[in-house]
Amino acid sequence: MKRRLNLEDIGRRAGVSRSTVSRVVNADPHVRPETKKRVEAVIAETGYRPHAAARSLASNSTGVIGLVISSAVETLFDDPYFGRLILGVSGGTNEGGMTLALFLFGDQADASSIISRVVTPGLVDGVIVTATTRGNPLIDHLQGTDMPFVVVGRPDSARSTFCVDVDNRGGARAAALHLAALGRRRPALIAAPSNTNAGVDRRNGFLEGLAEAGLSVEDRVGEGDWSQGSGREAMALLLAERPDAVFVASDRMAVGALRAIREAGLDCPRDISLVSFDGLVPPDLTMPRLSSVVQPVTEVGKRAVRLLRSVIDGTSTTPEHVVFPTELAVRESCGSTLGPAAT
Amino acid sequence: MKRRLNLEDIGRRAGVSRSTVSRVVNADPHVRPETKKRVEAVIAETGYRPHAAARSLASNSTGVIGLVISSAVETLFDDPYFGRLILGVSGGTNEGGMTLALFLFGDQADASSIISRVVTPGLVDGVIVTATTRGNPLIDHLQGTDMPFVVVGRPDSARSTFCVDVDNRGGARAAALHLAALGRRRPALIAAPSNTNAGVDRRNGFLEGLAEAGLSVEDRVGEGDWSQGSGREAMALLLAERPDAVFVASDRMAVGALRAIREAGLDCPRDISLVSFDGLVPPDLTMPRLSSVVQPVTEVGKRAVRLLRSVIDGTSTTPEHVVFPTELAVRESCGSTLGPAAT
DNA sequence: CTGAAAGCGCTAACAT
DNA sequence: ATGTTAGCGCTTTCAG
Repeated sequence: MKRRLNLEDIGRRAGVSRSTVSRVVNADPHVRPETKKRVEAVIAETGYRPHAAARSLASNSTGVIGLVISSAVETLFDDPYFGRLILGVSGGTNEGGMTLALFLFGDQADASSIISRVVTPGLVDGVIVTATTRGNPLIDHLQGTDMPFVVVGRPDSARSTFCVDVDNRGGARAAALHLAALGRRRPALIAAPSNTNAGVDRRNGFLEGLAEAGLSVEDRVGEGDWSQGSGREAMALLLAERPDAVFVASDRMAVGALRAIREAGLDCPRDISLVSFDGLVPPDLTMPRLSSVVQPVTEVGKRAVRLLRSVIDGTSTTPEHVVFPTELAVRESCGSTLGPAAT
Repeated sequence: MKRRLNLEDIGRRAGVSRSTVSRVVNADPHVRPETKKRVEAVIAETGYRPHAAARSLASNSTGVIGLVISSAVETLFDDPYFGRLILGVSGGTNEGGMTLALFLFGDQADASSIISRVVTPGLVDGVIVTATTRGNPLIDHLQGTDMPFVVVGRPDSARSTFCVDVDNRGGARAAALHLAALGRRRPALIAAPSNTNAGVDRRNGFLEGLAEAGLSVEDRVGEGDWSQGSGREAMALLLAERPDAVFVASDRMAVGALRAIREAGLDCPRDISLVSFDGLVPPDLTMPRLSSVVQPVTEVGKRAVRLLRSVIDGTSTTPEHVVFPTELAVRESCGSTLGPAAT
């Protein structure tokens, strides 16, 4: 087992000191071009790569950022949201030459071990945490440490956190206005869990939009748990109220709602106009294609990485909230090919 | 900015040396119980956590394993496969108290930078590589290094690699036999890309099963690229051959095929009996529910981690191939509620 | 059972 | 522009 090459070895072979090699490795400009050439040649021919842990220890920076997702893990990827978020974050870390550590946890056993792992010094430079359900213990915990973090989604209390979110409220409001503009008069709502901020924001936004249009949901309100099955059940129940339109707070639940509508022998969009939220399922997945409020999840992920980096390097110091706009994509399920209602 | 606590500090407060603290942190049995108590108390009250990088450097082991997925990244999560794999691997690392580094790359720019990042010493203890397309350059590269790795899927040449795969061939064969047993006589095939080993294995298995049943696909063969759209197009084309059954090499493509069948005014399963491969989409996603050959992706991921750990610690030394069985789940799309045909 | 001491490979002052 | 030196915080012989 031959020993791994280190800076000293490279230096010896190139006839320079360890520091000089370090400088060329780190692209320090204070190296004479020819020296640099020589060192680079040795590095190339030996296939030398600096040792990440040693570097982290000495520089106090690991170049890895953590992404923490707490959710019912088994069903995590049934919803396209998290995959997209991971994609965005991965894109963000790649473009910064950083590496991504993914922490997924569901059950409590995982939770406590991951929480402590996440704050281990010398492991990650900072973390991105998803604010799925309200009262996320990890966020509280993080506030007490000096680990830089940004939250994706709206944290419970806006104070003292960096976060990037989408305009859930505005998007849901636009959905309401669109449905109203279509002439629907008995709108229903299948909300997302009210223990999530995205859930309450979307609900409030929808009700707000309805009110502006002089409409109301009355008893036509259901709530799902993000799953397709829950959307189906909620819709099946709602059918008794004979709604002529429904806003479903996620694509995934909307797929279930669509199924319930068809199983009841009704037609979407003719009998019920449907608008969902997310814009993440491929349109061709469903018949009819879903009209939905699309949120730029991948951008959110990328942006979260940038924000986190600025927090880490001290560029950003005062809590900053970035909010991405959402946009209604009108397809088939709402029964209109018109653009969204003017706001 | 107060300095971070280290072993020395804890030792001082507990009246022992740095080494002793290290021993209790690492659960070394050679510590007198009361000493241990005392040290643990100090650790608890100070909230001390060992520095990961320092530990990695000294012990030459990072406790992180890498998962490398090369694929058209944008569409990565459209297929449920990768999400499930990540879930499995994450479960595996969690249960070992390790952390997961995720390397996703699509374009070439990412590729070369990630390839070199992956083999950086002191970053990960080993990596799991997905063998998506044949001739994966990363695998070749890894062979030349001393970085432990295991591949998920069947590598091009079985020689000298550890891998975990599923019985693609056997599963596809079972699908063929089932379709034949149902009395279908004009089977068609929508294959997965022939530049992937899973693709060729499934194709061969299906043809093999057909042959055993005295059937053949003749010209009824299409090939998709794993995407739903490609499944739809392939099916649309195949319809001209009037097949009465079709085996689609992935769930995702099957959803597209279903759409094409419906758009042609035909009924599945009445006119065309369909069996797909994967078993990953929630049954209720489609109407009819997909009958498909299910592969235990999550288990595969978990197992890959265990296998990798054993190669890292030297327990496994001779190339080992673990193959998980696949199983036909009969639902609605094949038009039968019978069990799979006897083999 | 515990302590002392020697690194692990690198970065970052500081000198020259 | 380059070399010297002192750590970063931990593990790990080796003594005792």
